[in-house]
Amino acid sequence: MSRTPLHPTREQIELPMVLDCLSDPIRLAIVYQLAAQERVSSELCCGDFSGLGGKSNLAYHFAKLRECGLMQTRVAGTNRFMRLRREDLDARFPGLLDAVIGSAAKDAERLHLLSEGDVVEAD
Amino acid sequence: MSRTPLHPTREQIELPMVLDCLSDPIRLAIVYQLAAQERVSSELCCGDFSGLGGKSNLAYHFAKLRECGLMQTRVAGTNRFMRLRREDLDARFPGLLDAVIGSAAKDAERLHLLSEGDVVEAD
DNA sequence: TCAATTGTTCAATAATCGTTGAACATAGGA
DNA sequence: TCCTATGTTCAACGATTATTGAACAATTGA
Repeated sequence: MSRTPLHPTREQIELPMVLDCLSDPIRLAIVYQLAAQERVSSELCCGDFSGLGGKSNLAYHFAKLRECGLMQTRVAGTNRFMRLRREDLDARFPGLLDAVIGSAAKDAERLHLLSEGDVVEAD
Repeated sequence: MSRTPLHPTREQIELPMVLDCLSDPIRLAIVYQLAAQERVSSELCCGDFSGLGGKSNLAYHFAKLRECGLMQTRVAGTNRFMRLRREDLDARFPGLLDAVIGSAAKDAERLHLLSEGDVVEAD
């Protein structure tokens, strides 16, 4: 297991890869949940997303989200803490992340996204 | 050949399908070109995109863009005139289209998008 | 009427994608 | 030390995808 997963630099983040990543309902739900969490602690670990699928399937989607630059993973013990790369994304694609998250929020029910109260408590 | 291609209603437009559509470089280039054209005549026909690929491949991407609600096709003689469904998209997903097009513009060279001067003359 | 133009549809291909379960690696606690 | 918990990696699969060329349909103009 690699100790620190690889992440693209800010400049390496590509628009088509980001859009493709966000087009998957599970990955969109992950990003949405991370965005909702930003107001509390900004980080979540893999287990916090267990409502979205099985472990190996989530690991697959986490890898996609890392590779395209949407999120960053920090290893701490047996946990992986993940957060949105908001600064990098806002710098590369101003307004895009907020527009996607806002659009997802409008369709939260249709997209089966978590409701506002479901944020995980800060550690 | 169906006389008038099917389009989803405004409410039927789904965020994941829109993002997936925009994640393909050729389709992103088509949307970008349509957006650049909005200032001039708002409509383009299939032949205006011949720089982006072969006829049958473009027809495939046009169908995708129609099915997800990004653009509308109007049949006129042997031509199909296409335009962005900006009103519907802005109503469903405020700011999304502009954020994507703005992000694409920032990466125009990397994405091999047409330059500002390449708009087709109004008819 | 015949030929040319415009664009779609069809069939086939290779490549990629999402999902699953089993196996593995790592760290922490009894 | 052994057991457990947390995630990742691997191999397999079925499904979808983008691309190509050939065939087709509809309209226009000679």
